[in-house]
Amino acid sequence: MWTIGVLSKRTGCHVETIRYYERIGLLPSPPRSHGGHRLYDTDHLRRLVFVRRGRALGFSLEEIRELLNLADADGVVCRQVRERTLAQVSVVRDKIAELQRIEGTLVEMAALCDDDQRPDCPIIDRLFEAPAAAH
Amino acid sequence: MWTIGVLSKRTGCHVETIRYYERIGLLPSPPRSHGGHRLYDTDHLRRLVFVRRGRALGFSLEEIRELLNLADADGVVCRQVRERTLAQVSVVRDKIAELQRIEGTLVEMAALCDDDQRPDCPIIDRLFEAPAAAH
DNA sequence: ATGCGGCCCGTAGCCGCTACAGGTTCAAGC
DNA sequence: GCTTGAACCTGTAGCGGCTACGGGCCGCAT
Repeated sequence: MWTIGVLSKRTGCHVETIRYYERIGLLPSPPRSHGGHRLYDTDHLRRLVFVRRGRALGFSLEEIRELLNLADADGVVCRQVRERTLAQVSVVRDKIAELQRIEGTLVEMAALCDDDQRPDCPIIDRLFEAPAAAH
Repeated sequence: MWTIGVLSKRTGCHVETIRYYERIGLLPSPPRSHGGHRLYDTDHLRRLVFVRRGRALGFSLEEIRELLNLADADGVVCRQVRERTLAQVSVVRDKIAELQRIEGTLVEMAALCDDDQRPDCPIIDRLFEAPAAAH
């Protein structure tokens, strides 16, 4: 059994964040020591690793909660998990495409500027004059 | 002179967001009608377009505030603007790289799952067992 | 027994909005 | 001129996902 500080070091997750996850019901409340300190075991560790891994893959805490429910459920859920994973792939791909569009615009704007000490900055002009990009 | 609703439609920026920008000092307080309604002109429009365009390019409101200061300043600032633009390019590129890493992991995980109705889901297992990805 | 680092709880703050509630103004139609 | 009702006003609270306090307790080493 480990204290929260040990769990924090083993997962790279801040102590406050672990307590936050518990508060919002994402992690179960662990047993406590005589004096009230949280004591964790390997199951808690596994679950926290799951959450952190899900976060690192761009899932929201709500999505992770659902994935954990699926993981806890009996029966066949593999197909559902796969669907969610593929849905997340498309979310991530959309974000990439959007960022690439942004990158292109920025590079293009930077190229307008010939680095001379000119009084009117074409980048600034562009920001003022271009239409507000679609959301 | 336009009301806030008209400005909202012309920029695609929600009314509440325009008021929020004013509250945090990103947009100047416009003159008011007899009854207290905000009245905007083309300068306000230009400035709001600038803010929205900056946001669409991934700048934070603080960065946009600084860009506006540069834009308002007299003298030669083109080089600084260019530097900030290029810095933003590298931020965006980093985000893209990170998302591509995530995409790869997700696709790889989805491929583990052969879509059969199997009781143990390899994706779930992977989420539990893989080390927490580095932040 | 005393120090001190780790833990406890609760609350408030961060960003960039968004969504109320409860009231006032304005312009169009009759 | 009067009545709608949409648009506006202010202020405050909420979202997600943490992070950072403040003020106090626990537990282990000396």
